[in-house]
Amino acid sequence: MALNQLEKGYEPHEVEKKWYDFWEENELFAAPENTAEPAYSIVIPPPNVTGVLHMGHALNITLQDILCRYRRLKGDSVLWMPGTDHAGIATQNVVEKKLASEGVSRHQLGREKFIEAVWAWREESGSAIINQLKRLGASCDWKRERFTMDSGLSEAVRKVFVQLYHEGLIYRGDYIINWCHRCHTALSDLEVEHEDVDSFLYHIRYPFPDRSDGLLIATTRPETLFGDTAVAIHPDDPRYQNLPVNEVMLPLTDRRIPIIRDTYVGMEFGTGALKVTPAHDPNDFEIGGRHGLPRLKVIDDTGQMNGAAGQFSGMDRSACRQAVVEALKKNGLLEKMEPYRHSVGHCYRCKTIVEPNLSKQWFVKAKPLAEKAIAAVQDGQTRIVPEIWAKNYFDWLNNIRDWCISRQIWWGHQIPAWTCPDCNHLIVAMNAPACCPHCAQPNLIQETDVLDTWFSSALWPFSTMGWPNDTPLLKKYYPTSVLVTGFDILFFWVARMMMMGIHFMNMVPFRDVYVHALVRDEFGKKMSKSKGNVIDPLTICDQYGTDAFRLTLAAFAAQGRDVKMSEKRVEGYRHFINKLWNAARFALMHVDKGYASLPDQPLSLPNRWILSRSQTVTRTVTNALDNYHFNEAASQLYQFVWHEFCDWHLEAVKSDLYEKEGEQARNDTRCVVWHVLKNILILLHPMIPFVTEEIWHMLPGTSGSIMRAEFPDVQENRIDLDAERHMAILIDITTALRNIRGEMNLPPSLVLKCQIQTLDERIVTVVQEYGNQIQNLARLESLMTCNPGEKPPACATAIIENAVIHVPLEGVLNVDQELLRLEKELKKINTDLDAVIRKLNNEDFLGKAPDDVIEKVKSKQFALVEKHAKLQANISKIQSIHGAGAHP
RNA sequence: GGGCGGGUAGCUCAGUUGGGAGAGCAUCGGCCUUACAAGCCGAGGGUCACAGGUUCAAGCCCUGUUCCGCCUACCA
Repeated sequence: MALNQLEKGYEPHEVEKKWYDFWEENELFAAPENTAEPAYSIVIPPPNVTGVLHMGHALNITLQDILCRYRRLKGDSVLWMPGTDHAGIATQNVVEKKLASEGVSRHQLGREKFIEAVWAWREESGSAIINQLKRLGASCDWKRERFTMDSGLSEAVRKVFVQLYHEGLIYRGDYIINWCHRCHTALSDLEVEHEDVDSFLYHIRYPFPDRSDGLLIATTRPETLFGDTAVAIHPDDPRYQNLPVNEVMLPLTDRRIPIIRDTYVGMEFGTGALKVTPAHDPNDFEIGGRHGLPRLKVIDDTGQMNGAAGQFSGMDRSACRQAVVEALKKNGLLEKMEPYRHSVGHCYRCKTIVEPNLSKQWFVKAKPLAEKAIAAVQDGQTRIVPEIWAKNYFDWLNNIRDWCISRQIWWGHQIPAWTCPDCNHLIVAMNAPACCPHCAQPNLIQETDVLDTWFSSALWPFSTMGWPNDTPLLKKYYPTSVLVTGFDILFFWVARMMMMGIHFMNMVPFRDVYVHALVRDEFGKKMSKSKGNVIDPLTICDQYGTDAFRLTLAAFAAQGRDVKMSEKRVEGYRHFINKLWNAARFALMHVDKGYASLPDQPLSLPNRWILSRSQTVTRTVTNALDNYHFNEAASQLYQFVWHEFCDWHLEAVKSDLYEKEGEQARNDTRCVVWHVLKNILILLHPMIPFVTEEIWHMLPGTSGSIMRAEFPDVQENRIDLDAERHMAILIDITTALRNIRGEMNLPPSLVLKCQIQTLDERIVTVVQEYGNQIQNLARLESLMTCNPGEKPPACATAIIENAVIHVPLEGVLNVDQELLRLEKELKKINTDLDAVIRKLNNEDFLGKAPDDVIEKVKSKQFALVEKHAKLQANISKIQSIHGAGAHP
């Protein structure tokens, strides 16, 4: 009956939709708040609302989903908190672009209307990525979905800002920051990507006031010379010990600037003389600070030269560089242009070259927060897995610099700070104050800047659970169990969550941080739109099914390695899904009911064996998932299902199922197949949820969703080493016979006879009791054992441990071929034997190696010697036949 | 400049306290054997980057070399 419902090949599409809807409708993802069961919680790394699902998300989500589904099966109360972040700059860019296509700029709209437009955009397209996550099977508690701009999360942001400000951990000041002219905002150090660029090192002469030679400086940025307020040399530089004057002329201007002495200057680099531009270079800013130099800005916030650049004002900074170089050449002040490769900062959002720029910004004083974040990992409150990433985490936090958190954009959390236009008093508070506490002036002006998106993301583990309110959710699920993320946001996000979590909750935000790899293309290159090597996860799901895709990701998620993705690999796992499907199909042809327990009576060898193996696999998979060894869980199950359950167990019990061994055997085997298949489905469910749910519902004796099933425990009493040894004999004999068939080119239609010479009781037992199965597996018409020495007629032979297998092939035997086969085998044995003998002849080995190792080698030697002798005997025998045949 | 990771079969990679070199894909040969041709059976293929060292024993530990990748850094 069930067979009619099961297609011959597995078709994932409708199945996936059906079960995802079913799970949602039945609220199987919902996190319970008031349960006694242990809590297990994960907060999702919030994807950016402008984002579309890419491979990185797919891997990240799949791993989290595996963990959550696994813990649910284990009986935990699981919270997987979903949501998105508002991605200030990116979202603003997207909406501005959209408006531009309608011929409107945000400035025309004004701030309020613009923000309305962003919200409207979010309503319409912001959930796209959420639906894509669902397509992957993500079992998040969607009813709890959060957004960093929600009112609750915004309140958390304000509270954190205000408290940090009053604790002196947030301050405002004029510093050099990274400025993106295109995004028109400051960026934090982390948001700047450095890239090597081919450029020139310009050697420019700064003459002395009397027009004599002057100093030669070297720079990569001649256009900033208008902002120079000094030239610096090293105080010990012998070349400059006897300068006639202490000033030089700034080229292309009539300004004089001082020569200062500072040990920062490298005597070996360039000419040993450095132009100092405090308003456009972080180092020069510091030098300027030490020497009290003026800070002269020459590039405005749009990237154009300002009035201070004289004749060049109004020019774009890059055009100005060309123009300045030309002008210097004309004036004979450009001494040399040396090709030079150096690293230049680019905006991580739009790739524009960032400008170090003097600006008034808000900063988080990071050091005190970082110290606690370091300690928490050092003393094990939070564990970073794999451990290798802890070092990166420490390095960054140990050298942390203050975090520039203000952004000159409109979309984001507006900084809760107000200034009084009358007395200039600054007020930082949760809500807008009615009037100035200093002078009572009522019309206060709010800071127009918004906060870095990562500032709100840093609160994610507790703000999503309702903080600053004391909610049941926080009680039950904070700290979270694990954070799963890529190493690319270890600093951006993980370290900052650690700092904020510890500071505001007095508890680390997560017990474990599992850092996974980056997904690259099949050649190991980072996927990017510009390279055109992106593989769209949704296309893969459509083409191969989500389960196959998830299993591929899990199987390649080995710790500490990049995942190189290619469709070919997914294809292989699709075959596995289909294999599982067909194994289930076969099982369902025979199993017509569920079973509460396994039979009491002794079971047959294949049944005892598969139950034993199934325990070991359960243990391995459990350990693997407990330790984030996803690839091991995946490959173990792949191996077990395909190459043990399907290849050997199901094949070996076919005669049972077709009732060739009696009703009892059939019933026992049905029961075992049911149990093993059920366990396989549950073990696989975290990785391949859809197909396992589908089969689960077709399996008699199950009810409800597989999500509500119980993860199997290891039943020690089912581990049966005796059965494993005996089954190994059965497999060895079968394989040896198949090998003969294959190597001798004997067609499957030719049924063989077989005689096994042995004195080994175990082999005799296996052959006597399970001869039928071996006959089926190896296509034999007869199988018997006999004592060594009995000479069968012309036959092919194979040696296994403690036995010689004979296949009489009178009239069929190709003597040359058989001889070749045996000699190949002998060669292999000789190689192994040589190595073993060398070891055993080594006195040091015998004296120093542990006994069990020596024993192992000795028994190996024994087996090899025996095999060798038997092979040799067979070869002589064949040769004699050969001789008899060829030379009568 | 500093740091980290990697180099194992044709390809992609496993290999967890040092003791029999593995998987998937690809290749070759044979099969429509009543679950599965998205399959079954069999086979071939590796100086574990190179050179030293420690050890009875090294893919694994140590040193050096080399190639590739990534992260990070203010030397103009």
